[in-house]
Amino acid sequence: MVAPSLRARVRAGMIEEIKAVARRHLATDGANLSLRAVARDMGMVSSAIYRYFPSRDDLLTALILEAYGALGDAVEEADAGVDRTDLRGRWHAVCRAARAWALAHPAEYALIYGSPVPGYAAPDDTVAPASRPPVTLVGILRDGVAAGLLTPLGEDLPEPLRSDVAALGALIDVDLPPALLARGMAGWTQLFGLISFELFGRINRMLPHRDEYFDHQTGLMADLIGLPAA
Amino acid sequence: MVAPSLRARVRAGMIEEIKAVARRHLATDGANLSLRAVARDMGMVSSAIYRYFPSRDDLLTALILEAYGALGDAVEEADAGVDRTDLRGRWHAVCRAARAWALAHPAEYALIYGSPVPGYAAPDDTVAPASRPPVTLVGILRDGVAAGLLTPLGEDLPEPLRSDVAALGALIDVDLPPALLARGMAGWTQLFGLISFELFGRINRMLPHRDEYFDHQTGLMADLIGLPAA
DNA sequence: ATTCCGTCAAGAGCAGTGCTCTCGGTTTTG
DNA sequence: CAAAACCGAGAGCACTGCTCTTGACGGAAT
Repeated sequence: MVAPSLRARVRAGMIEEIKAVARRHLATDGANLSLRAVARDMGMVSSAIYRYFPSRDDLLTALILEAYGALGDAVEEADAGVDRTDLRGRWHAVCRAARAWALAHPAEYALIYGSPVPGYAAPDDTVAPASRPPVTLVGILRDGVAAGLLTPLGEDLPEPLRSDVAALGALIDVDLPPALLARGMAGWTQLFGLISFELFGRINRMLPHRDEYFDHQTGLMADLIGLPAA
Repeated sequence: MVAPSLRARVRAGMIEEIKAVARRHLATDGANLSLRAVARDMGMVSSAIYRYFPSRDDLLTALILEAYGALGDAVEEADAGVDRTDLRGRWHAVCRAARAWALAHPAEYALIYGSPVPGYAAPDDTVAPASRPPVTLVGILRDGVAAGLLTPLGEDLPEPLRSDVAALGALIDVDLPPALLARGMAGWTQLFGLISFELFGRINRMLPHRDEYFDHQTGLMADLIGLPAA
């Protein structure tokens, strides 16, 4: 491990500073990030930014990757903080952590889970970090079945669907009955919908006690999955 | 009813044509709609558009209202096409209609359910048409309870939440047990999440049989609500 | 120690955007 | 028929992402 040259170090610092300023602009001005504005804030000229990011989309990609990482960290940390056998507690902890992160970083959440930017195509590097929250969720089910705390119902899936869900389970390396995995994915879908509605929607402006509503809704999905109370 | 003047009629036609061209641009270029581009497509100069729409946001608002209306029509028409007592059939019909409309008009769906444009604030005119799909969904529950086909469980909601949900029910004029209404809203949230994942997400690219997956997931929510089969 | 090459910030410039204003010409209205 | 309203075109402003060129600086090899 040779020490990086001074040039490389100031360059890395520059990249970090650009990302930080861009993140700040993202929080205030939303997704239409202006390279020139970022450059102005750093006392630079717009063209200088291109020494560090070849295009605006590349800057956005860097921010997207960071956002995925931050959300994944928050979710996994919340899961790790609960007793492994408390399946329902883990479920609620993960859901609350995802919601809390989204409410704290609405612009970054919109960046990764909102409608995609038209011209922008997400590179393949994003699919792995993007799957961390759902993988954490179904991990709770996997642990529950392995520990005998969660007995999947005897239901099974009709055939075209069963293979698809089974293949998806094999992809993320969780060995669950497809029917149970499908219920877990329903919970993940519901969690995404809940957070998005709270952030983007104007529907539930009528629900002042959002924490209680959120917990109840995620609890419903825990019921659907069959998670036992602690 | 006096006949509108010729000028008023060509003006109305002009507005419609602008919206049509804008919708076409929306389908190809996404949400970043260019006034100048639609003006070019109409053989006009960009400033002429401002005779019909005071700003770009007003054009977007018009398109948003149209999209809400089209989705609401599709959903309500699908619901009306099923025997009133077939609760589960109506549920599936409404869900499928919403998904079909979204798949047929992805850009317009993104416009109304995607992440909001930063500077843009949706006017209050949008909340009524926006609530038509969820109102249709909980209308199925209302009809079911009224007809004695759907017997709500004995569950009740804890107090801060019960009042909120009850108030929401009063707002949309459906008299349902709050616990059941909450389950209906869970179904609506899930439906939105399902469609958004299919449209925006890159997660379930692994599920080739999307129709079957969609029906199964919405069926799970019908189970959660307690909708009986026909 | 000097040359040399890669890196850097800056500036000019291009094509595009939303939007405002003014200028003539047309149509409707009083 | 005249006045008022409306309409399209054009110029212009401030802004955007991005490219290209220029000149200065620094580390490294000769």
